[in-house]
Amino acid sequence: MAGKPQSRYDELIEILRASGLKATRQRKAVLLALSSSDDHPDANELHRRTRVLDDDVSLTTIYRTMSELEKNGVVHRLSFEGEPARFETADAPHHDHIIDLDTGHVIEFQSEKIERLQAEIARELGYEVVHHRLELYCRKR
Amino acid sequence: MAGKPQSRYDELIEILRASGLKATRQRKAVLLALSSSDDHPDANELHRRTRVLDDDVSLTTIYRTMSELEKNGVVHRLSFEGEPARFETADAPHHDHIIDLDTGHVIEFQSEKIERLQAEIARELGYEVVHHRLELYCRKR
DNA sequence: ATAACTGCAAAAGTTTTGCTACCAA
DNA sequence: TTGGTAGCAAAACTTTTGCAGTTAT
Repeated sequence: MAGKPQSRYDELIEILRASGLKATRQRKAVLLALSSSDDHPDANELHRRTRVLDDDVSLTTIYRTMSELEKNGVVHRLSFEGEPARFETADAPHHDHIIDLDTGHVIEFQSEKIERLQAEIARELGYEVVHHRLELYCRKR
Repeated sequence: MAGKPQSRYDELIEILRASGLKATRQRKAVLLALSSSDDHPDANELHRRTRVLDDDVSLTTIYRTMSELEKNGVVHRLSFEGEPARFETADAPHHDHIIDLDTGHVIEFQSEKIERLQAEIARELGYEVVHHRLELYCRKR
């Protein structure tokens, strides 16, 4: 019987297993690299970071792992304007993004009020919101 | 002296001139095709529609024309999740989008309340909103 | 006349896929 | 043992670019 995960590493293995995936060396590395990131790397950047941990992981595996984990709700795929897709782990509570137009930095924020308004608007049009994207492209004041 | 535009066609020519672009046969066709669309075609679809009006317009010209007109605020480039970019004329008042997950249809809506909340949130974080994207991925209730 | 423009072909960039070998369970 | 998985190379797809010839003004 599997007890509580003993370490970060065991945790990753559990996440993979729970998603119905084999806990391969490569996937553990990718997932560790992503979950250690506090920003939103694209596939290439994630590949670079993963290689620091394990230098034998291909870009293909990055894409395939992200797709699998996205299917299982473990990661989110973000797609900002004109950029390649970026990824984040889904463990953080839901939030939206402010993109600083001058620096490219991404800031997370959360607004219960906006969420409620969105649901309300959708409902009026006969819809229910499955998920949403809100991005504010901003400049410092 | 150029008077008021006499027709839809003259209008298009004026728009192009006002953007500092030559009113070529191809651009007139692209712009006519786009402004006749009440949905949001991607480059390929716009190419198809343009060819109905003038069969000698290349995809390259579609892209180049969209980029030029976007620069001049005449068209907006929309980028939904995992799709190629779509385009719309900028003449309609600002609105956001509901994407029907089952049909792929895009519905436009507008909410002054949400706009205000966005500005407020950005301001609290020291930013001002230059533009934003709000997309609700929905299902019929 | 001439600077802007077009189409073509090729390139660039991201993401996916077919295949053979390999490995976790 | 064996079905899932990895890497590679190639393909698919969207978008951009260099270039040589054409056109709007």
